[in-house]
Amino acid sequence: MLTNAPRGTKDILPSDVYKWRYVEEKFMNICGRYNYKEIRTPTFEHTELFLRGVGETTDIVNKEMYTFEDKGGRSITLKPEGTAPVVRALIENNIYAQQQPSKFFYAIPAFRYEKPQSGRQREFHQFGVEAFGSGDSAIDAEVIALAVNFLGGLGIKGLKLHINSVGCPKCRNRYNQALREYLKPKLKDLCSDCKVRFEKNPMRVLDCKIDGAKLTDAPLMLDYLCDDCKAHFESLQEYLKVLGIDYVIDPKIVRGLDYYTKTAFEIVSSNKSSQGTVCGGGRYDGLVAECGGPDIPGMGFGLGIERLLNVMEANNVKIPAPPKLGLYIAPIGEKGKKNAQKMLYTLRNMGISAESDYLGRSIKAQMKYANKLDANYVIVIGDNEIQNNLAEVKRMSDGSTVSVTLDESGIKTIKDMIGGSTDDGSTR
RNA sequence: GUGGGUGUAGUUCAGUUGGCUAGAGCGCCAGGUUGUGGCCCUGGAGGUCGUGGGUUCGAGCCCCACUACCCACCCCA
Repeated sequence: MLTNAPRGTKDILPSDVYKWRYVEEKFMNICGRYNYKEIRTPTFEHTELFLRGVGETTDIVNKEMYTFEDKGGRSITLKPEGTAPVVRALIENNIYAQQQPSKFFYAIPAFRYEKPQSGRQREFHQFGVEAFGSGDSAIDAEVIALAVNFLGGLGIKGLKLHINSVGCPKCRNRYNQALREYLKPKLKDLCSDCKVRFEKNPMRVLDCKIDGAKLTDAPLMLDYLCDDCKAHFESLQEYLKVLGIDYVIDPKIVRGLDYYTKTAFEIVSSNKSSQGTVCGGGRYDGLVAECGGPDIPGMGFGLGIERLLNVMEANNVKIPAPPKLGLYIAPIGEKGKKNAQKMLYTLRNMGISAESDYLGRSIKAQMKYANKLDANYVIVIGDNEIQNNLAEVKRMSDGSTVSVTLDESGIKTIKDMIGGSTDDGSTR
């Protein structure tokens, strides 16, 4: 226990962190281009926000929330998704009173008490985007385009965009009624899961792996859309066509959160059998009002970062390696060490990434070490060098060396040689 | 919540029908000329064989329980 991370959580080690940084940066860049602004919300919220915002009939609320009572007796929940907190922030800070639309993006950890498996953890991470204040289907297309664009820009192939419309409360009720009537006589032959689905969310019955196949003549939501929803769905498709974004209509997309209206979409990976959904989202026109705000519409998505990284791995997408170490300073003896420490400090201040010995290794061991560290250059500083005020800087790639003095001008030479310092102080 | 699989050095794995000090590759450390890496060679450290019971003269190998991880279902990112 002591030495195990809690079930369903994972350390992200230095050997992987650069991949996270890479996709985070890409995501932030593209959000900037689409004029979405970053928002950061708390890691935990009042439980009632999710009860209301996610929906009391959902699996998330019913069995997956990390809920606890804090010392003040408040019921607190680690956020299981990103939309409800943003909606809360929108309302609390009166952002809806400013010019619209309000467009946000975020990168968050999310928590769901589930049994972990491939592509599913208890703490996972997602990118998200939310656009409030416009019911225009062009915003739906923009949000979808952002996701498609982002994933495409990473060089991932084999992703498919699935879209659907789940209607509005009016037409969905009409549809659910029709569907229940259709299912009712068949109910006794359906699996036990479907009997539950019949009550909770009959649309899911159509997607059942056991029963779905024998229900081919079931009524479809798309045939029950009201005029408004129908027009919205059609114009969304027109926009997608204008943008040249391929899609398939998938009437089975239901989405697990109660708040979705009209547009629902998923981006799924074809090379992954389960947990292939990398990104899922849709429109939620009733949510802000449901949470106690004004009646304004919204549209957004969540994109699983772990799943994204998995898909990238499967696609052999190459991620630029982190910068190499600029210089390794190998001291010999006590005087050498003092000199080395001083040089380290100076060069680091000049923006060079540098490392030295702290284990008293032999010179040979230090060279091996420098090689392991993948250092671009090595300089040895011992009694000889100090006495002569002259040292060799060795380029590890080809073994060539350059003599430098150990004074200020020598340091300057080293700096210029290694050059190319970046903001984080390392070199490429 | 349901079902399946796995658990041997840091790591990837071997360990024959249960039988003598539990092995290998990689990694790590140290040597192979006195102060210079990558290749090669040599040596070394490192394992309560997931945990606890049981069967047996004897268990890493068999049985039970627990636990952890992996995978699938449900559902979702």
